[in-house]
Amino acid sequence: MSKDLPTNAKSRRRPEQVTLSQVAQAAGVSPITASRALNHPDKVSTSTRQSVLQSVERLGYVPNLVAGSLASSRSRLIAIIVPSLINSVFVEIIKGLQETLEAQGYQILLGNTDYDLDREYQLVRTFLGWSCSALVTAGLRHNDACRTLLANWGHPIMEVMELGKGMDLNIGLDHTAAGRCMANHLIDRGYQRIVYVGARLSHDYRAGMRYLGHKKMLKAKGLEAPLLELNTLGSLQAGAESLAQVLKDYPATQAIHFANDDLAAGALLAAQRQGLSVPDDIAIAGFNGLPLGQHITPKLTTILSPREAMGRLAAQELIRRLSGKSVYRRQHDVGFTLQVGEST
Amino acid sequence: MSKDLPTNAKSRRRPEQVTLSQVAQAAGVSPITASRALNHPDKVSTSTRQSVLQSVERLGYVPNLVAGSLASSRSRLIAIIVPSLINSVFVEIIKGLQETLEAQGYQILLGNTDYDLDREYQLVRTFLGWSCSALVTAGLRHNDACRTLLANWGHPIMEVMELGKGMDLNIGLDHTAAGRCMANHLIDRGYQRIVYVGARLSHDYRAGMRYLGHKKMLKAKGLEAPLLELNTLGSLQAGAESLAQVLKDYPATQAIHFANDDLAAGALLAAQRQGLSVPDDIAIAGFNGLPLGQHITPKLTTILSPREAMGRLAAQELIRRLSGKSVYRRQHDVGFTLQVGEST
DNA sequence: TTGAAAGCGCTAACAG
DNA sequence: CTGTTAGCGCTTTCAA
Repeated sequence: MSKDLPTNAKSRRRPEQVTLSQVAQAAGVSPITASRALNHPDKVSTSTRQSVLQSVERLGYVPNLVAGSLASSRSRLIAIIVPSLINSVFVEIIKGLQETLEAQGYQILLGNTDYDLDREYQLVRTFLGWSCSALVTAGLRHNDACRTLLANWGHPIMEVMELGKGMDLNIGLDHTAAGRCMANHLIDRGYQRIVYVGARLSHDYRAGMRYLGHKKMLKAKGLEAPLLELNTLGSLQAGAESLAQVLKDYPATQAIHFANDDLAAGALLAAQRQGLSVPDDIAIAGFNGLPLGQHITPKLTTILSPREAMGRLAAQELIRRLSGKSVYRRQHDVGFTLQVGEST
Repeated sequence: MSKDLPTNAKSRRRPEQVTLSQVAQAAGVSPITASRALNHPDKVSTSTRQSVLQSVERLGYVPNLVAGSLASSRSRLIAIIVPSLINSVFVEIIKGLQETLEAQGYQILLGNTDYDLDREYQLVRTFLGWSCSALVTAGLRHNDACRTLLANWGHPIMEVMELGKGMDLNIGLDHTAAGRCMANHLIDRGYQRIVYVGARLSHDYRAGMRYLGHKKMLKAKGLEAPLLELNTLGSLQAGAESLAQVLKDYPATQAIHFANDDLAAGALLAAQRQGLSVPDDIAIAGFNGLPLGQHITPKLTTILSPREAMGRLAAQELIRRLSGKSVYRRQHDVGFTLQVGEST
């Protein structure tokens, strides 16, 4: 009886699972050689490699990545933590990441915090337990426990979405500047009574930062900067409802600066249904640059953010870091573009 | 020197990593008792449990899930494989799954096949290597290698989206019936010259199944069932462009049955821009029941599918199975609802 | 309720 | 280029 195929009573082996040792035995080599043939093909002779691969095929061997990760303390797992999957913005970032990472043989562990920093901490703990190769998280805000945990982690951490003092790598855009930019555009267009509408700004604090920029710009011009904060999540429906609210609370409003395109498009379509002319009766602006905004009439004025590109770039930087290259930038400003439509 | 803290030269331990043994030692118990205190709290005395938890806290212990999974061959990892992340339909299913699974302490390994069955096979192989507790995959089509691999896997497999002869568990709806239903509605409305427009039906074969139902219904009424297949993915833009194409290829068309709401909404908005009246000049119908359809004017006639609910139900059935309950149904028909708008 | 011993399947380290 | 040895950190099995 071979030592590779224990039969003693205490064995806990899954009976059906084909192991690397079996493959090695079938190929007439040692387990470590079989391991090399699969993971470092160049460190093994061609003939050895081929006979190992043949045995793999014949036996239907599926590598046990759990065992491999434990032994090597590397996992090719990348944790991605987002605050929401409803918001298409995060999905697009995931898409950009996923596309690039999967092509390089990394797998994605996905977590959703629902905008809860304690939940984020729990997810981070779990993901560290999986020996992830890197962690991607949306935003720069974390609780203390989370920061402590990550402080000495030793693997790349990528914080995406907004720009600032990150823990490690950081890719995003300046939301305050974006808010300022749109406010400036509205003022330029001649609007003076401008309301900002956002949804749950304590959660979606990046929308809050845009409001801050907006407010600063308006104050600088001697204008008031009223804010309507909705208690629901951003959606077409919420946008439609907010329009009525704004017109009730601030009847003289000339323009509404929405925190995102969903809200803005919802309001725009609602305005149309009510026979209001956009932008003559009310001007509407959004943020994100969703395709929808360019298909409705009038076209939505918005700020385009390169979300998928942000995900791709984040993935590229991570891969560069993970492959030991030291030539990388700690921070990337992906910028934004004011897209002037016909709604302002 | 304790045997739990080896100092010999061959040790491969990560110096900083706190292990369960260290926690156990600090708490004055054996490693296995510490393990039980964390994973089976009821199998340990209250005082032991508390002192272990205290040591965990004090030392900042983070369980190594890789080691735990190897030892127990259980991982609390659920693999989700979808063909696309652009299509919001899959994202909503992921959301439903994620919400339910994460609440039960499962983590999600996400894979994207890009509608490629060979890629799916690779992903499945990788995920099996992670000792996933279960696998969720979109659709019933897989290649032979994939089927072989999964045939004796021994863990729950959930195939979502369409209904049919699944490998294990199956949740979805009857797409052929949905296509028939919408065709029937259009005929009822008095339309006779109806074009079906889909995007890449060999990839999005569920849209192809809906076309089949559509065609059958039309043929049964003695009507032709012309098909326009687009080479791009479904999007507002593609929908807008397809409208012109249909009007060119089939000038007498009275109604267009689109494979999904993105295409339909794109066409509807394009029609408006061109001054075409919907449904008088051209009727438009979609599939999915996206919110957008209910916010444009005229409201889009569509078929509502319960996508998030499908994800949630799938997760619930999986959890039921994983917790050893035998009371579960192999197949769930989540149905669909014809939502008659003003666009037909 | 607790512990001792023995692995889970793989790879790092070192030697040849 | 290949093999030997010894773990990775945890949980199973069995015994007390």
